[in-house]
Amino acid sequence: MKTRSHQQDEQHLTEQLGATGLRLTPQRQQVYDVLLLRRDHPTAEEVFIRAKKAMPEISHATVYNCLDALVKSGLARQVNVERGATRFCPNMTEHGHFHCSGCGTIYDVDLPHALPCVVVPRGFKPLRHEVTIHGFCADCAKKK
Amino acid sequence: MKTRSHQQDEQHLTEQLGATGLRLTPQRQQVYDVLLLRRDHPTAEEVFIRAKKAMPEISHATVYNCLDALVKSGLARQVNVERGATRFCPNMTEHGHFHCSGCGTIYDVDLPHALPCVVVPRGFKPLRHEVTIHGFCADCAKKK
DNA sequence: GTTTTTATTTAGAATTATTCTAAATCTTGA
DNA sequence: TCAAGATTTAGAATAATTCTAAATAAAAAC
Repeated sequence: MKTRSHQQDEQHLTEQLGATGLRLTPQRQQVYDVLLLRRDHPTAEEVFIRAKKAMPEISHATVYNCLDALVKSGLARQVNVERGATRFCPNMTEHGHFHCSGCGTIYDVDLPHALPCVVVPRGFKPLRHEVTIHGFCADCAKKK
Repeated sequence: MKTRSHQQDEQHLTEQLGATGLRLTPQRQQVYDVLLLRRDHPTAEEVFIRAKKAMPEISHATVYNCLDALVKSGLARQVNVERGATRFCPNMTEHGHFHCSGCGTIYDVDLPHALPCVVVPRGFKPLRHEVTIHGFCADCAKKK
């Protein structure tokens, strides 16, 4: 495991955010620290509560903004496909979903021989899986 | 594409629900019909609106209940990992998530050589992907 | 075939999650 | 220093989901 000095860390953050046209701010730093400190996939609300301890004036909206910024610049992942309402699909055959970051549409896609060998920890009982590709659909890719 | 007669359809529904200890009701039938009719990954709210046209007295809570029933019995998939709050993860290395249906915890899991060849439609631009395995963690598997 | 039990549905309230708004603050660069 | 733009804040607004208690329907037991 490669570790980074605090300074390298900060530079990494600045670069990644910068590449997306965003700034490194104390709040974004703080939210990122929260994610790194306990890697337990917290919700935005949990992040808010933890960040508040070190930075009591931080607001709800800022945490959402910071999480967005981190996700957009590739510093964190959103475990759900998208925020907001959950979507449903009656197609139970082996297939994945393509989520267009432009228009939000979800398309079914083929998964020829995916997931041949996922290793789950001892004693875990996997039942089913879900694969989502994020990117841009043809229309949205053209528009950019 | 295999098609089913209405009767076969109903029997299939009854069986799948029954195996999970649930009944086939007109509302569940209706919600399932909505999902089959337009396979556009609707939200629960959209399902509610569409179901209401054929069954005006159907309620919000029932649609959620029906969707849960369909998902639990393997007749539909929930495109998001879970309902409710979105979760975040700072681990940007290639890995997947294991979501325990018992306790709700999300674990990082290895993905040795997953997704070798996902075919996306012409013109689509894939950027990243997300793999989630659903099942029971060791603790929850033991308890059952 | 009633009665009892259990599951399901309903309307609407309550809660939770997310987004929006307008004002204040901070940064950057002319 | 000043102007422009980005970011943060508190709190309101909206959206998504869950809960509650009463009513209904179905299945099981008598």
